[in-house]
Amino acid sequence: MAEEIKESLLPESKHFIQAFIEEDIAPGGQYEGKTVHTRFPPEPNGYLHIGHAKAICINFGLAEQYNGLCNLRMDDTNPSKEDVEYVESIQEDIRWLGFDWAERFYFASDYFPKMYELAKELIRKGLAYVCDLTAEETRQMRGTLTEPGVNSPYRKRSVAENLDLFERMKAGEFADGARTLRAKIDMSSGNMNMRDPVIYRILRAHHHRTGNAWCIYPMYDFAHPIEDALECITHSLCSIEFEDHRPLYDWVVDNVTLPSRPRQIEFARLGLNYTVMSKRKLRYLVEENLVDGWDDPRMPTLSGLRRRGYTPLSIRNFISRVGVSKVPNTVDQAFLEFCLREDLNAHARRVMAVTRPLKLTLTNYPEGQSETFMAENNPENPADGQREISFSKHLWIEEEDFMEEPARKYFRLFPGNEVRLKHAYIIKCTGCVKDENGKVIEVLAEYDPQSRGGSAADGRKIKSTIHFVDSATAINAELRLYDRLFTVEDPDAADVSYLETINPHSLEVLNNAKLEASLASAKKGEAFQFLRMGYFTPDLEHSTDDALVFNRAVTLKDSYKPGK
RNA sequence: UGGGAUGUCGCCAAGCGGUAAGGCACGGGACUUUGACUCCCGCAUUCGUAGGUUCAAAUCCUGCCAUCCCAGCCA
Repeated sequence: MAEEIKESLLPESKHFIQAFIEEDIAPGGQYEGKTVHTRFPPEPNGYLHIGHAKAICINFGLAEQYNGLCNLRMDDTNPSKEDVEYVESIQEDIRWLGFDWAERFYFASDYFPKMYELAKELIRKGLAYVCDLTAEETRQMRGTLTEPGVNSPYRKRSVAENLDLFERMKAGEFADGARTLRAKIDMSSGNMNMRDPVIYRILRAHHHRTGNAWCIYPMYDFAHPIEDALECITHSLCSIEFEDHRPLYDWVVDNVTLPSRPRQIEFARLGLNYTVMSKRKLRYLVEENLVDGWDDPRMPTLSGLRRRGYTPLSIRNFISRVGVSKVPNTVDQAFLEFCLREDLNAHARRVMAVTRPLKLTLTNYPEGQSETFMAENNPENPADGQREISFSKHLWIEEEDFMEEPARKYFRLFPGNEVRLKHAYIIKCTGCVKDENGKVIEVLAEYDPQSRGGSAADGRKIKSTIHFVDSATAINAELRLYDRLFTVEDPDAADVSYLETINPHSLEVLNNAKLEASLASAKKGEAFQFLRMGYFTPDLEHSTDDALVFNRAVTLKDSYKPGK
């Protein structure tokens, strides 16, 4: 994958995972002479979000960096929460981000038969037993954080009985929840995960791949190390909350016959301020129809970010720059936005647009006349060529580009002031027309015929340049302006119920009337520049023909601050 | 005296015994046919804290403090 953007700015020092990997593949290391093999193992129970991008970039990125491989694996061991819709969206989003798992696409469910056999191996070794305790009893006997647990009365069952019972669990002889298979470890361990964890439960639910073939399903702690080992994963990279599962991970790997011995390494999850990353809460928004869907532009999902105009490169760069550590972190939205602007600035083709149109009439420009100008598509890259812009007496400009009574340090249009229409002419404002309510509905100006192209014949400096669109050729489009969806200080501190109380304006389209917005030379896939302040990037592919979606907060960087 | 982890600028983050990189944000200036971009300049005498070892510590040792994770038949 080519890193188009300033590679030199990317972190040059190695993070701790890289150090571990290099140690492992170095002479004398655990994986000396082996290929680094990682995996990204999402559970298909929701859409991927920006937080997953970190895990994706780390796993695929590290494999790539060390000439290794990275598998994509659906960790589908809990049929009650999973669905094919999610396995498809996950693949789409990872591809969009720019990563390729080639043919290495796996499902944990493919290993169910093998896992079942390995569970029996554990039983035969006297390391697992069938427990008849109810969920409630199990919890009570597990003890607390400060008190040890109590051994299950079923802990001493014979191997033969355990084998028989486990086989009958699989055969469907018992009701859901009636029995579990537990690993026999240590009920007094300080690590709760080691207090005879349940490794198989009885659960009658339709599995999106295996259908009703199974009524017992392995638990994460048992399944995951096996999945990794069967795929010969060398480095199982996961987030920090699994740190105290590592002893159990190792226990499984050590006590069951497996082809390899993966090493689990944990890193801190990505936190973004003002952003809800909890899958449960995102699902709530979708299910309660508070958003259009998982790909609503206000969602922090990859598909939402995509619709909002985020580019894969910007997200990859963001993840790369944020770094990898074990420190709990909350990264500024502004940093993500910066990464987008950086990419857009370098690669986006510019197009002019106005979102709140105000009529501009050039009183000294002949009625019926028109002309065209050539404009560079991207000042950062001449190779992007030029486009033609049309021009006539009647134009649209942005409402905020005119002030009858200019604020201090306002350089744009006001009576008596000169401004440049980008790529076209210098104009001088001569007045405005108001409606019966006193609202400005039209701005009047005279153009300087000597300034074709935008430069004054006498070389005088023009303080400001504004965008415009020719009303004769403008394309009308509905613009949907979204604000950020989550703007509470600490969204995760609040319960999901707070979502109903947030400002309705941030949930609704800010400008719900059909804006008479105009776009010139709009083409699919192009990024748009918005006024002079930044860019907006409607993702036409993902919107209806007449709807352009963008996020003002993300794509605009205000530089004119009234009163400043 | 449960177990595990983490504490370096507002936010990320280098640093691994030799005297605090970088990015974002922010402030100031230059430039500019996007008040964008770009470019300069500024922005931690200090590394949670208290001691100790050392010629020398953010880096080693000890104690303390703070925060996070773990008591799903979720992942």
